[in-house]
Amino acid sequence: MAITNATSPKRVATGNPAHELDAPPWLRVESTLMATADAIRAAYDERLAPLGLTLSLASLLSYIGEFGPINQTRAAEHLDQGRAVTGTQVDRLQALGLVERQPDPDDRRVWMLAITELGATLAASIVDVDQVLRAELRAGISRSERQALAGLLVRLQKNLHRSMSAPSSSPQQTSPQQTSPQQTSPQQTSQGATT
Amino acid sequence: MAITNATSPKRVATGNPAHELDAPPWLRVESTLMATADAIRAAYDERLAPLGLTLSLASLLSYIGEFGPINQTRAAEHLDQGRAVTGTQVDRLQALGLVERQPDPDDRRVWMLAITELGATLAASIVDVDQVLRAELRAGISRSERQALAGLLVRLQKNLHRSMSAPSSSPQQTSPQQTSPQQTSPQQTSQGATT
DNA sequence: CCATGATTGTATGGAATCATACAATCAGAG
DNA sequence: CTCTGATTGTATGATTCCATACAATCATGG
Repeated sequence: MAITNATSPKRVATGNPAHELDAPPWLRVESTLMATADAIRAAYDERLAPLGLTLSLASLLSYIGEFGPINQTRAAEHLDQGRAVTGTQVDRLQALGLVERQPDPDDRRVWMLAITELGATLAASIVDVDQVLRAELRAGISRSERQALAGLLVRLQKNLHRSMSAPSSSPQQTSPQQTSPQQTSPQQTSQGATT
Repeated sequence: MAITNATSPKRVATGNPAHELDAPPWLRVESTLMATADAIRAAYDERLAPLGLTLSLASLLSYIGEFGPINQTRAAEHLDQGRAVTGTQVDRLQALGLVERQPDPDDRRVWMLAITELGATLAASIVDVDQVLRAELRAGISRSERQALAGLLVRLQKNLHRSMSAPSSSPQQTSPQQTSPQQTSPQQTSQGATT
């Protein structure tokens, strides 16, 4: 577990420095956050296993199902992954008969990804799994609390984004995000996919 | 990560829609959480790179440095990793001259891991990096907010823990805990990341 | 029409981690 | 002491992902 993170109960034991309690050598909230994220991912993977999917695959499938046929690059961007991995995942979904690769009449380089009927059925199951798990997850946590949590997370991300180095030459500097509140951000509709 | 959520950080490069930073909080908290965790890890890896370390290695090194000589199994448990991976990481730290493997006079199977002087020096740098990054991360976020965040995360983990580890046949649990529903939950998977 | 640059999907190698299997060793029961 | 069962560290294979390189293809300027 975390080095000294709060979450980990048993410290004390090996009798050691006291600055331990409030000055965990390492991360604190940050490590708890990462640990929680890992746990969530694991939980999703566990629940989705019966469907023969992992969180990644389920996410991709759901995305394809929700937003009509799209090309791999866009799907990759949306899932925040590389195109290569996405291509591999599509291979698998295709092998399972869950999605189809349709040629794009306007661009011979691209494959338009479309969900199949079987895929749609499975996607529905995914939504179920997602709702159930999310409900369990949120037990005892009010909506306002969740919103506060999300707000904090977003602020954390902004701070992070600000201190990360620019990825490449890309002219766009850390995106001056003042992005006004109302964005068009497509996706995120209701969906239920996995979180 | 999440199926349809937005929030994904590290987009940047290929200049594309900025729907990321303004991450609508009313979205899936879960995915925002996972995205944030990924971003944090990436930020640490980036800052630690100049030291020739990754967050995992830095965490292990710091742990060894803080808690006297310990064996690999205990270190692995603490970092919530497998013994195998930990062994490999120790190999690397040892190759870099940051830690030593000392034989345990009482048990010929184990190696006691101890930090070297060089390792201690580096560990100090790690602490610096950590403090700087954490400060940036927390900019604009009050202590009470962080505490609230941590509290929520812990509750999330508890909920997760409650619904995880099902009836899987293999009874092998990590250590003797008799899974009493009670709290006490020993090392719940917490942690993950490192540190 | 042709040349240069960008984009799409894929192949490849590398990194990190897990789960499993294993030899060496320890701990206890008899 | 001896046998059986744990435990430690390591080896191995499988997964998943990234980053890079590449061929095919588009887009644009002359």
